[in-house]
Amino acid sequence: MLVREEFNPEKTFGCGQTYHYWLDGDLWITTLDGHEVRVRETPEGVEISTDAPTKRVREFLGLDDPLHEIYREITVDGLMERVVEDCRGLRLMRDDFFACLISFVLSTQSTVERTTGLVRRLCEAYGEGVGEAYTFPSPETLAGLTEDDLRGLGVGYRAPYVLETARMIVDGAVRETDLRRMDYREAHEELQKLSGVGPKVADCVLLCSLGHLGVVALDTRINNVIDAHYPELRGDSYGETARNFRERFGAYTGYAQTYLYEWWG
DNA sequence: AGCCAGGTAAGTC
DNA sequence: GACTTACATGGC
Repeated sequence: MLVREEFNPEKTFGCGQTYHYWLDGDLWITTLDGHEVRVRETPEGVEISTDAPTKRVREFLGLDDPLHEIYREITVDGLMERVVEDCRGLRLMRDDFFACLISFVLSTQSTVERTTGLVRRLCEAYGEGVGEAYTFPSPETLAGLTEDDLRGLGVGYRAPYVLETARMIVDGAVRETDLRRMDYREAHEELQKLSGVGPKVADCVLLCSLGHLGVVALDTRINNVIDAHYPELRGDSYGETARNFRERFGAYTGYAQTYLYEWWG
């Protein structure tokens, strides 16, 4: 049993880092390696029930991240004090690589709410039922679909990107195992070989699945935060602004970014 | 009706 | 490289 200040499931699942979950009142349900994972918040605290190995679950939910040290590092000013207070207990997950990758390809020019619904329909249509949840469809399954299958779910113009990226993963054109041993710069480039993956989506995958906690993903909302509160960090390009942002917030820039994103919304 | 939403790809200079 | 435009869909 965890207290909310140590692990806040509403913020952790709802902040736009994962799209693969079902919410039923105070119960969040997802899957991990084919096991159902149930997270319930009660007045006494947060309960996690699953058959998945404890170690994997802790990694998945970011429960071993040193939250107090992270708060010391990212609280660089008065604004961040308020932001941390607002989001206390939000942890960065290590989401499934393929689920994370496809989810963020689907998230472009959309909203967190719409993307969550889209991923949910995708899982219910092409994943496997596990308890009350569904697994994210496998690369092989997605690669075997047609554009019309995907457009029928509301994927829109991203349909060919999803198919092409799924096929590249099946073919091994880009491999998760390779990405995991690359440094940030190399992995960021490698990910952009995939269809529908530019600098922002690549950063989201590095941050939300591959455990690069020092990364910032510059989307419209973070750019709004920068313009409103950190204009001195604005550079001439995506890469330059991201570097400035990382220099300001340090090794746990990803936490600062996610907290600012959640706070601003 | 028009604009915006966790951007990217393809075309142009 | 920097700049422009098209791209589905849904909510406001």
